[in-house]
Order: sequence, then C-alpha cells, then structure tokens
Amino acid sequence: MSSREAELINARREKLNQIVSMGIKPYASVFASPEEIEYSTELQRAYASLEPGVSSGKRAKLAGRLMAKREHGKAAFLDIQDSKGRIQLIAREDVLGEADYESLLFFDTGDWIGIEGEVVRSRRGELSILVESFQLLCKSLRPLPEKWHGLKSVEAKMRRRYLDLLVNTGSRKVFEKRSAIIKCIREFLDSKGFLEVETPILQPIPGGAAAKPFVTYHNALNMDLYLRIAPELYLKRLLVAGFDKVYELSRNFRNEGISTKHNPEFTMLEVYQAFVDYRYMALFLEELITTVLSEVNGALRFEHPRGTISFERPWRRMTMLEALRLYADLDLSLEMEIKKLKEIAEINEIEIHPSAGKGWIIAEIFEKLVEPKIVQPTIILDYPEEISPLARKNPDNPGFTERFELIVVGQEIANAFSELNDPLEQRERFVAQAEKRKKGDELAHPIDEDFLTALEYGMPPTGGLGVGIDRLVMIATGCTSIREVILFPQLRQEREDS
RNA sequence: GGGCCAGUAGCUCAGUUGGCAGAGCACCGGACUUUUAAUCCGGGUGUCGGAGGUUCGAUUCCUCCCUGGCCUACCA
Repeated sequence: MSSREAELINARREKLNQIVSMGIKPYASVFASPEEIEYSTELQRAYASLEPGVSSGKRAKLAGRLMAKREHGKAAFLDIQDSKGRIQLIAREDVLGEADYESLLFFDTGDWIGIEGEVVRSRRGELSILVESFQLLCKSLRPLPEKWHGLKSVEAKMRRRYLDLLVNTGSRKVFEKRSAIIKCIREFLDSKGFLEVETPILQPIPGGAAAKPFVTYHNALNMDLYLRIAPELYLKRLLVAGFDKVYELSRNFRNEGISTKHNPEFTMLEVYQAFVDYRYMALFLEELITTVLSEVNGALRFEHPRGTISFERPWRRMTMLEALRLYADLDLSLEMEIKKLKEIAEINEIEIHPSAGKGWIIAEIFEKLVEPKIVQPTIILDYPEEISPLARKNPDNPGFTERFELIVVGQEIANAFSELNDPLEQRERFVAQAEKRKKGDELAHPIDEDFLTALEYGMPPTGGLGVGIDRLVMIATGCTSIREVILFPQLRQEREDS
C-alpha cells in the first residue's frame, strides 16, 4: 500500500477514534424499521410539485451513503445515495445545534448515515431533507473514487465491482436490467405452466454440450466429479419422468479460454417441452425474447454499437447451407468430397480437426465465415448430425438434424432442437462420438449409460431450447463484453509483487 | 497460446527527446447560512506495475516477469 493511501485511511481511522470518543457508535445496528425508511427517488416523485423555497411539513427518514459535502459555514449541503438514487440533505447549525452540526460535518463521504428531517425544496429548486436528527450507521475507512469521472479503469471496475456499482450509475443499470430480464423470463415460463427445476451441477459424466469440463473430486465417494457443461441430460430424464414442461435457469461451467464472449461460468436457460419440435421452439423463442425485450427495453428495436437491431417478428430463418450461400457465396453440401470441403476451409484459413467429417467442416466454415456477418436476429436451421449428437435427424434433410441456433450480432444466443428420443439411435450416436474421442477429439460427447437407460423407458417427443442469458443481456444493454454483464467475471489473481 | 497496446497520487489523467515527478477531484487547515463538479485562501501526500541491465544518473532506454485491454487462436 502506498503511503498516500495509508495516509487517507489513517486519517479516517483517526476520525473513527474521535467519533468513538465523542460517544457516537460508528457501526450502529438498527436505525429505523424498514417501513419507516423512505427512498430518495420516491420522495422526489411524491414532492415533484413542491415549489422552490417551500417546506412541505412532511418529515421523512432516509438511510444512505454520504456522497458529497458542500459546506457554507453555518449551513451545508450533503448528498446521500440510497439504493434508488440520490437526494440532497440540508444541514443548518440553527436547526441542529452547534455540536450536532459539527459532528454531522465531521463525517466523511462514503460513510453510511440515517437521517430524519423535513422534506423541503431549496431556493435553487433541489428537493432536500432539512436534517433534524441523524445517526452514523457505518464509518467508511477508504476514500471513494472520484466524484466526477467515477471509476473508469476496466480492471478496477471488475476487481472491485462494488465500487463500480457504487459510483457508476451505468453499471448499476446494466445489472438491474439483467435482473429484470431474468425475472421476466421466469414470469413468462411460469405463466405458461413450466416447472422450474434444479439438477446436479456436480456430474459424474459431463454431457449435453461439446466443451471441456472442470474436474473436481469428492473425498467420501472417492470419485471425480465434473462441473456441468450443460444440464440437458438431466432435464431430459425429467421428461422421461413425465414432466411435460420444465426449465432450469442456472450456471454452467466450461474450462475454456476467456474472451469478450466467454466466461468460464455463465448463465444458461434450458427449456424442454413435450410433444413439440424445433419449429415450435423457434416460435416459442421468438415469443420469449420479444416478451422479455419489450418488457425491459420498452421496444423491440433498439440501438446497439453494431447498429439498430430489430427483434420484430418474424425473425429471418434460413438453413445453414442457405446462409453459406447467402453470406459466403459457398454452395456446400454433404454430397461433396471431403477433400473439396477441406480445401475450401484451407483457402479461408479455417483449421480443421483431423477427426472432422463433412458435417463438422461445414459447420466450422459457417461459424467462421457467416456467423460474424449476421447482425439482425436470424434463426439458422438444420445443423449437421455430426455435431449434434443429441438432436433428432431431419427426415427432409439427410445428414442434418432438426436443430437451430439464434444468431444476433455475430453471436450464438440460443440453441434448440427436436430432442432425439430413440434410445437405440442415441446409443449409436454416442458410440460414433466415442470413436471421435479415441481419435483425439476431446470435446466429443461421452457415453452416458444411465441417460440411455432412461431413454429406454421412453421420453416423449420433446423440443429443447437453450438460451445464453449473459449474451442476451449483452444485446439488451448494448454491452460488447460479457464481463460487463457478469458482476464478478473471472480474473487472474493479483500478485503481491507485481 | 500468439500479436499489439497500456499500467504515473485514493480516483481521472498530464509529463519527462535520460537530470529534484504534476494537474483536477478527493483529502487536511482556514473563510463562508441555499449550494449541487459550490466558491475563495493555504497545504502535494508518489515503490512512476515488479525484478534485473545499460548509464555519472532510469519513471523515461533494453531484457524478463506480473496485471489488464483489444485482436487472434482455442471454445466443432
């Protein structure tokens, strides 16, 4: 710690000692009952018509953090911030008495205080509380970031998110919106009769997606467990169980690189509904997203760094092969020689895993050449079977599955398919994946015998849908990095000697 | 993992073509009874990310390292 920082902290500690010696408790417990405490913005709304220089006669109690002090000798203006916003306090020596006036001004910005006083509007028109009594609720020992510029350093914002949220209204808004989106999703699903469930995060076999898992170890069971990469296989077991509409909204973990689009833990919604297919799920997704966005953004059309995004229905739909023709001018098919596909990949500097078949290569080319170009919400239908071991085959499109992804601003936002419920075929698909695993494809799906057993009891035809919540929030808030929408994104540990 | 960029006071940032490190806010002291980025007077508080190297002298140049950002790769 630098001496300047130590000095600022020591000054506050010294104040703390003085406060104690004045007989003031620096960490009071209860200030008032929660029903009595009013919010800054609510008072501002309620007294919007109060004229400048007029007292309302109404007394109010508020609690918040002292954010600014403007002293004028025998009067002073203080701003406090509560969870809803800020409000000005007026402190006057003639109202408080000399001793109280002095001790109120002795407090620092950052301190939490509770106050009681009359709601007034100042001569300059600011709704204020004329403080009659006050109480220190918590002494702050560290200086706040700058009042005007706030906390800008990206690293500091993430490492000390509490400071970012405390001083940057914009950050607070992002997370309030995130919360509103999640709440709205729950309301939507609950209103449609879905059951919210919780399935294991610690899984013996990490399945349901193609990703590297985190491994951990259970001492008593003497076994490795994996942090789930997806809840999919457990949710499908619940369809076997007879629940016809379930969802889980929770964290997944993938042991991969960190980027503006990837955090090792991220939030995913997975929804399963019996007796529907992927085309139904596309309509369902449209309804879900448009309901949520119009609720939290007030519109389906909004500005984003990549341009105006319109979620007005219907969204564009095209197959992966159509998209390749449209965006990359490539006419690809599974009938082509694999050599030819590999050539096309190579020309476009796309690396192909040695175990990749035609479907994989096509999907890879699509991801690299097409996805980044898609800005408006677009449903890409029919993903290759090779990369979709859990999806039902598309009878009209051999080699492809009944699967779609929603792409917006170059990112996969949602992924859905008609779930494969034929246990024999599922076993074959798993075996094919196991072959790939042997060839060094670490991400190939492992065989989950217990899941196969469940399927053998019979899972009804089911539509499944996964939505990347972080990415949805990014789009709704215009954030270009996933770190901006995750409160505490994963960072390297700070080292003492650096 | 690779490339580029950045790290200077609590915060936001200047700056040194190698010669005592500087501004605003914050903070400390003083004045001030209606301000709201209050104002006025006075005060600069620093491991210039870390460790080496070159040099009479390094915050500046070089090497390595740490952390972060952007791009890229990985994430089918």
